[in-house]
Order: sequence, then structure tokens, then C-alpha cells
Amino acid sequence: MSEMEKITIENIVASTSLAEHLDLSRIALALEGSEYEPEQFPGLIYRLKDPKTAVLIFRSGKVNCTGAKNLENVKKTIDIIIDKLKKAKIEVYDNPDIIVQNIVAVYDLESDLNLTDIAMSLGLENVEYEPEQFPGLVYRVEEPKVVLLLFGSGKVVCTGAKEESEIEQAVIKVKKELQKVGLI
Amino acid sequence: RLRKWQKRIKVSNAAERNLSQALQELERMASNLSIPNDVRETSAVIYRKAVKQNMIRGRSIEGVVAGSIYAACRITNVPRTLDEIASVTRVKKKEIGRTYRIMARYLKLNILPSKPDDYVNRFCSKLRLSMEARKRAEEILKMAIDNDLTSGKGPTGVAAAAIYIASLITGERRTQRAIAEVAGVTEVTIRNRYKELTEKLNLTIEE
DNA sequence: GCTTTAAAAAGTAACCT
DNA sequence: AGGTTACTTTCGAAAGC
Repeated sequence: MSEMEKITIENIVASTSLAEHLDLSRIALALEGSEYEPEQFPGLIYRLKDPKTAVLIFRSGKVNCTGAKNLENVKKTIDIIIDKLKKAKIEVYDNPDIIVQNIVAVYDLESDLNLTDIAMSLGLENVEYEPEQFPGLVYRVEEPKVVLLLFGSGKVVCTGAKEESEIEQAVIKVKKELQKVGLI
Repeated sequence: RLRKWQKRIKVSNAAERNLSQALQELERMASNLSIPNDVRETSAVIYRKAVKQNMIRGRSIEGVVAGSIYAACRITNVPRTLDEIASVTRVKKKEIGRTYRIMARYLKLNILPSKPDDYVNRFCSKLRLSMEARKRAEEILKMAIDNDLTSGKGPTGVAAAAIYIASLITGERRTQRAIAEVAGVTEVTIRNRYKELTEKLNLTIEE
């Protein structure tokens, strides 16, 4: 069952709430290097170097964290933000619930793929393969509900999952489907 | 009652107006692209299907018309590139591609991925190459496809490289620059595909 | 629908030396 | 000719246009 070991998580998107309301202009001054241009985007953008993540802070108190490769770094990022805001005398919650919204991961089928054949056997209605527009084949899996991008090299990108187990399920699923039709 | 009738008439007028406007746009784009009548008719059929499925919502008529033409060319196995379609509209290539993909799924057009050999005749005509060269290019592409050297690669780039090789073999050499221009790819892409085809298929060009 | 963030895959494009 | 950067695709949350 350890396909898990061959799955590399590349990015985690998570959200949480730090307060009922936040004064982004004040935070912009408190967080050095942050970007806040409400005309362009309602959220304040702040990038951390360690862990290498990016945070979007909204006036509703909602916060998004992107770029982390594991849950610890998501937590670490949020804790750093909480710490910096507290030091700037801005009141925020202490241990907010963090919700993982999306996980992007890569897996390797270790076998070259004929994407045209795969498109036809998986069914043209379930798959999108337009090499003129993008080299990957887009496969929308219903259960678990994720999207897989299959490449000629055998590399697979999985996105849309909220739990690591969904990535493993999806990867095992395509692998079996491709084996069944002899395309792997 | 009367209000209801007025509304229906208005709606149907608007729908008819939009349809005739769309078909005029379709004719304009198709003639600029020298697209044959049967393909224009296929485009119109697809456009009407899109309208029936309310696919125009949130999209421009021009974008859907462009997507219909692109789809019709693909279905009839004489694909035009997105760049070619985009050259006769104000709609961006990215938007035409997006609209086409949504139409293909939603209208269940079940269009097969385009293959490099679908472009050979059109590109060779523009390059005024002989039938012999076309035949050679198609032979090379069959080998490329049989050896699965095309997954993920742009069909036009692979076709361009095969045509370049064929032109060398038959002694009607066309420059990479000339081929790149008709195929809508860069010379770098032709070189990369050329290298891969000659190496992996053990093709020898000299005579 | 768009705007912004991060990240991978592989191909192609653009620009610079 | 190379090399670097950048853009194509997928996903999700956020607030507002």
C-alpha cells in the first residue's frame, strides 16, 4: 500500500480565520515587504522565506496559506503570522482551525505513456488531450474527486485533493485502469 | 397576454438577430481562412448546437464562432492552428482554445486529438512541395507515431520537422525559416523535433 | 467570469549573449 | 547555437468587481 512513499507533495493550500475583522493597512505597515493594493486585489500578500510560503490576508480576518509542502509548515507559517501580528499589537486568535483546501502532488508511473491511446481508451468524454495547447492529458477522476495530469514521461500531477489518501487512491486507480487496457 | 407575446417576439428577434450576426461572422472568418463550404456548414451546425445548449452565456459570440470553426476543422481532419483562427478575430488564442475545449466536452463532440499528418497536405501546399515530398513526410510521421515519438509534442512542430526532412530527401529543400512560418512554430522547435526524429528513427538524409 | 498566491509536469516561445 | 525566463494546463480558498 506504500504508493504513498512515491508521492511527492509539492504544494498545500490551506485557509483559516485569525479574527472577525482586520485592518489591512495597519498590517501592511507591521509586515515588512508585504504587498497591499486593494485596487488590484482585496487581499494583503505576504511572503515568508522560511518556510517558503505565501500568505493572503483579508479584511474579514480570513487567511490563506500557499506553497507549503507539508502540514507542519502550514502550521508554522500561520504561527509566524500570528506572532508577528501580536507583536504589532494586533489582536488575533490563538489556535485557529486550519483547513486544507487543496494538495498538489507528483507521482511517477515509471513508464512512458502513449497519450493518444490513453485518451481513446479512457473515453474522449472523460479526458482532455490537446497537445497543441498543453502537453499533458487532463483526466478528471470522479471518485476521489481530483484531477490528474498525465504526461508522456509517465509523470502524473494530482491536484484538487484535500487529503493525502485521496491522492493515493487516485493514483492507484489510474494505474489499474491503464494496466487493464495494457497501456502501461 | 399581450406583454407575454411582446416578450416572446423580442426574445425571438434578439435570438434571430444574434444568430444571423454569428453566421455572418462565421462566413467572414471562414473566407479569410479559405475554409471550404462543407466545413463551414459543419461549423454552423456546431454553433447552433452551442446556442441550443445556452453556451453563449458569459462568452462572446465571436469566441464561440471561432471555437466552432476550430472544432469543425478538427472534425473534418483538416485542422487549422489556434494561431490561424486567432489571426482572423479579436478573440485571443487562449480564449478560443478554452472555448473549444468547453464545447468539445459539453456538446460531446468526441474529437480525436489532432495528429501531425493532418497538417502535411496544407503545409506542403503552402510550401509548394511535390507529392513525393508529401508522401515522404507522411512515411516519416507514420514511423514517428508507431514509435510513439509524438506524445505531448505539438502536432504542428512534429509535422514541420517531418516536412523539413522530406524536403531534404527529395532535394526540394525548404529552409527551416520558411517551414516555421507556414507551420506557425519557431525554428528552434523544428530543430528539436528534427534532432529527435533523425536520431530515434535512424534517418539518414544525405544522398 | 476576473483579479492574486504557490507548485509540479513538458512543450514551446521570446529574448539575450 | 545555447541559456534563461516565462507562459500554457489543473486546483482551491479569500473579497470584490
